[in-house]
Amino acid sequence: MVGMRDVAKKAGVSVSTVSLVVNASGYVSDEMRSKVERAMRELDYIPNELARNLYRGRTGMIGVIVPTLRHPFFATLVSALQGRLAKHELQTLLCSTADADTGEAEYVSRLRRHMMDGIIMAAHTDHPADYWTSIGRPVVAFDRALGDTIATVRSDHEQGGRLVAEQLVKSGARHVVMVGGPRSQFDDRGEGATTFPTVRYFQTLGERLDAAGIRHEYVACGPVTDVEGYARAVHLLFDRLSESRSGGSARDSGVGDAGIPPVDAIVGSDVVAACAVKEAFAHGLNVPRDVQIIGYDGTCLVDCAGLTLTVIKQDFDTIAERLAARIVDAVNEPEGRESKDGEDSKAGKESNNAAAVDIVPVSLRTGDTTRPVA
Amino acid sequence: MVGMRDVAKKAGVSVSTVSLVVNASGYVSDEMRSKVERAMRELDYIPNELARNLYRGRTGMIGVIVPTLRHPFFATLVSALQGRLAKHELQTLLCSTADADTGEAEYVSRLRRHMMDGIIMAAHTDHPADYWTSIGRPVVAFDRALGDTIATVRSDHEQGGRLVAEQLVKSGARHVVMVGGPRSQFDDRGEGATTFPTVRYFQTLGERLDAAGIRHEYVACGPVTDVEGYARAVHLLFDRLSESRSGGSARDSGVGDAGIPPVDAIVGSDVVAACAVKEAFAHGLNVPRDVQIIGYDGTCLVDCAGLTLTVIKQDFDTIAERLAARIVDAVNEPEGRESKDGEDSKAGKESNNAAAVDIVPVSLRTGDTTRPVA
DNA sequence: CTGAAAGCGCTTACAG
DNA sequence: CTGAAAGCGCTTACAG
Repeated sequence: MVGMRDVAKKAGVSVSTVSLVVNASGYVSDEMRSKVERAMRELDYIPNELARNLYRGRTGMIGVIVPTLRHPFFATLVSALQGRLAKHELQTLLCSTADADTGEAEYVSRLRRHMMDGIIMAAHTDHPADYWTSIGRPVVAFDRALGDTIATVRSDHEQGGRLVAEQLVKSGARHVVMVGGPRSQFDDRGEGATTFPTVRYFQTLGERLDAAGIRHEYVACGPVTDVEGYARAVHLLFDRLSESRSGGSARDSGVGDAGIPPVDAIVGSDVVAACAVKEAFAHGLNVPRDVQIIGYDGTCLVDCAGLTLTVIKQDFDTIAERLAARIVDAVNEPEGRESKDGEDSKAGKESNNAAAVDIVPVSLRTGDTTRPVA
Repeated sequence: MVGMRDVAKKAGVSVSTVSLVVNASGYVSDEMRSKVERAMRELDYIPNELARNLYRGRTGMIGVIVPTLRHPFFATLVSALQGRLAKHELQTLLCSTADADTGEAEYVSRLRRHMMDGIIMAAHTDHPADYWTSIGRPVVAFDRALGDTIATVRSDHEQGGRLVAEQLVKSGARHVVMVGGPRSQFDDRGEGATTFPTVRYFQTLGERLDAAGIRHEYVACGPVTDVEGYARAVHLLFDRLSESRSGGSARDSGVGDAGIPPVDAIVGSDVVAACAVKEAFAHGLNVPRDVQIIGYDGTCLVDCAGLTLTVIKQDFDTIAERLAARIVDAVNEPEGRESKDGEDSKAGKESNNAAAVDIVPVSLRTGDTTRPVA
């Protein structure tokens, strides 16, 4: 392997000079420069980034922790992130907690060992907030609270809930089923700082529907990593629905068993919505007349489902932009206060470092799975 | 930052000894070991991987070049790859040529500068084979030929073509439309070593349909990166089809204008198939009675489309396994023959290094978009 | 079994 | 403007 030393020798200069030329830094006479450049060319010299990394204490890589790329939501997110990070000269290190059976702890360990410069955390974690805050290296959270020194970027899920509620109310929905992850997600741990993002959506939506007197219920699926599990869950749901419909005699009266109006709206992620369209067709239901369907995320499934989906779109580009900006901040920060001065730093901690929360607006994109509203 | 030196000082030993303990290599007396371990614990010592990287000349990262993660095919592929690479202690560096506007040359440059140990190339490239073979660092190709020193792993697309042809013939198809990428993909450059994988599929399928006397045509879309472009193309296709259907009087006679049987089968990627299901519904066509639809890949879209898709499944796990094995081989290879001895190495090149081509079987998964066959 | 030394390939003060 | 030196933090022969 040809190194700087070889170039220096060939050009008859010192390695320092070669370094200056390679980095276009400092002052080098034109004569020296051209001598060095020629030598580099002749030897086909390529700088070894490993050495720079060691010196600078940087790798230029950001780990992006997601459950799995198999879910279109995370694929879209990572795609946007990679583009944004690249603008900051940062590479994207894919850190999946489900695709490889590697827990986030492994990735955090790598962060500690300087195999990456920072982590963007977009997967569920069972670790408590102080695990994350005590890492002492750059971490930024997507869509979850990881402790009050760690910046968060998230979509405005409350707004999402309001937008969907508005659509459902105005279109005359009477019985809504929300399909989401395991019910345990709603568990309020300590200060209500659940790490599950979608919960805010369902909660807001539920409140609004209550206010409008619209019946609603929640159906729990498996974890987000199990895409096929969603398909199965939605399948079962429709089997149940169609039983209750046919059981109650009066389909067109709009009232099923025991005076309960039949389910006429399904909301959930894009995956849920896409599966719901399929199942509705399979059960001979007309979408949106018999049942409205509203997805959440705005992934490629919007166009690939049986009907163009009405969805809440998360603004992936803006989210990625903010996440990238935050991690760049964190990486460049002096990040002192970890070393010996543990005692006195604790004092100012609370007051000092209440990390920012960026909330990115969402939008409703109307497709063919909802009825028009006035 | 606490380094080995600090640990050594605290433990009253040399850095060499600390190193031996950290790496569990060589012989260290129990006494020394425990002294060192205690010091490490008390100082919360964490080894810095950057230094190791420099010494070893390795980063433990493999760049995976794909066009975009937004296409479910590549998301699935990368997901599988990440899992496999992790088993070899390798991290996955996401290298997208479309999501960031970074050409593959940039990633190759990074490979040269030792920012990664190897590259798995799964995106289209305009660079000729000798560009790739002259890199002199580990590269493995997915689904394309990159020159005869570079190992390739690909699905058996010819088998895919045969399986689909069989399905279509047996189910009585009469007029098949294949929807794929730009027609330029079929250009035969030099030795027929096109870098576009799907071409083999369409070609084999076309030949078989010809042999069976089944009419077929090819509709070209934009590049694979433009997922929405596929949706538009399929939309236009159906508009055209339904015109010709309604134009020709005799829909049920099965013969349209000018005695041409109406299109009764659409084949393409999963994305194409999913869109086709949607459009078929929108145009009042019954799937699979009026038109059969067959996808290719076997991504999550199989379950998310309007009907469960009949598809050719690529075996992502096996593909990932082979790719990982090949890149590990390439990274560990002595990889001599690049340096000064250019002249005499050329002699034995052809005979020596005809790199392997792993061909992974595909399978037909029958869904609800095709008619049953005997 | 342990330590002093050289070195991975580059960068940056610091003298000249 | 250029060069000799020290150093990034670790690893591995090589003497003891």
